[in-house]
Amino acid sequence: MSEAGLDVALRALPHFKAVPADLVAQVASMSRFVRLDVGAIVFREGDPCRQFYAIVNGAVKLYRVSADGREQVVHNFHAGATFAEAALLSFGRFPVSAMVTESSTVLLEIGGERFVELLRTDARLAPAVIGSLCMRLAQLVERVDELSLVQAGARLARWLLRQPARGTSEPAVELGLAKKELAAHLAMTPETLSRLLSRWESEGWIRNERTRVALRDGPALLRLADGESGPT
Amino acid sequence: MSEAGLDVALRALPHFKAVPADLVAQVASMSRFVRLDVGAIVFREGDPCRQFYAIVNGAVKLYRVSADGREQVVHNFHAGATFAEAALLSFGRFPVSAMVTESSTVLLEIGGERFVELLRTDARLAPAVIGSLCMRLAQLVERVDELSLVQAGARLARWLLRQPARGTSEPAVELGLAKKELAAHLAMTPETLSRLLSRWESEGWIRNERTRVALRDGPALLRLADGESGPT
DNA sequence: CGGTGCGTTGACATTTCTCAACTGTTGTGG
DNA sequence: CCACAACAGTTGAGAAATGTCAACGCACCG
Repeated sequence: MSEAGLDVALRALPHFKAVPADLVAQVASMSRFVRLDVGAIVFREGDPCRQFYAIVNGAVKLYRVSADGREQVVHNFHAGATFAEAALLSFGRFPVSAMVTESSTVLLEIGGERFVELLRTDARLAPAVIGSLCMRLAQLVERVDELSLVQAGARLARWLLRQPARGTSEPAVELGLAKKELAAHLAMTPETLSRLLSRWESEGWIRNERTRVALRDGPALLRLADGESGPT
Repeated sequence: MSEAGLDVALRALPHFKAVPADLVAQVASMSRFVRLDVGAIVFREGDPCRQFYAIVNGAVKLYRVSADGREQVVHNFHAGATFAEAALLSFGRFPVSAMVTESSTVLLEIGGERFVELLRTDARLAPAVIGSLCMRLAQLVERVDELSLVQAGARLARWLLRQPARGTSEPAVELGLAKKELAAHLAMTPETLSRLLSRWESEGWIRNERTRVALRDGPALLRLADGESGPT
């Protein structure tokens, strides 16, 4: 029963869709479910890494804590994503910490040594791993590109435009994280984020709600996003 | 003769060190040398991707051009690095443009379709690809972490401390790129970079030369990197 | 030897941060 | 169900950092 569940969970991951059934079964045999609540630490920066993870349900953030105690979020992951493969496959230690950010989050913990062994012997597993790494790479390139914009407004506009938006007449972006965290993600203070949203709302570009932002004037946001880009 | 040269060049790449000789030979048979000068475009954002590259000698920058024509450098690569694997393996198009930044740069162009085919059939090739992707991932995480620092001085100090430094009594960092480009890399203007270096030099933290920066007071730089407020 | 562009410096404008007070929401325990 | 604590979010005022514009010196390259 548990085995079957693992199988199903693995198949639900985008990068395991194309992996043959017998391989999925083998990976399932080296995996187990982990249920965690908000605030639970999955692993800490510097810990030795003997497994990697997939998110069945919920969300996890990867972050670092600097010398003076402030926390910088490197990445937010949601259902379907895998993480810490790179730590397992190349570094042996986690380069960041991971914390659960949604209640009743369910992870899939995939055993390391046997997975590495399987990867070394069966070429059919590599595409799944490579695909997931490439996806992560692309996201990080976007992030770098975004953070390189000097003006805070440009970073915010660009982030908003990149999010999946619901509704055609007035597309709205579900923030999915606290504004405080969004501010950190965009390398600005909560105050400036709040002020930007207020100003844009009074200009009629957006509508600012608690957990979502309605985009009322796409062209205006586009202008903000690249009208004021970085140097060189 | 050309074949032998390709073999040697491939072996010189960090991630191909552990690949068996017969595999290297196969990869060599689908590769060719390309010599380019400063300013040459290797490929453009959006172009279809049918090969990836390794740098035998020289340097290449990956960059994007925003709507208003300004250019943002995403990554700088030097000898030994490979790039565009992700574009080849997962996306089919280049997500960024690439330009040569050193004279008489020599690239290795590795044919795409046959390489993908080889990757699919021979499990011994995957570690080289995965290793290189993981390395890139780690670099980008560092970059995100760095760019997330709000203060320009903190970004600079952190970058300096992360560079390989020569000399024990007075470690010195070879910049390896124009200060203008470094400023862009750190998401600040050339003027602020210049002012920061001048101020730190007058404080005695560093010595500022044309192409290198000597680190005279590591602890002070560490304090700056952790977000302490600037001097005086 | 003159041009071209990088690097520096100065004066000034602007953005953004900091600090502080206040509001609203959420969740908890009585 | 209400009071209250805790915390996210907002707003204001002032300070600091950083960008902009402009001028100049200096190196490198033809």
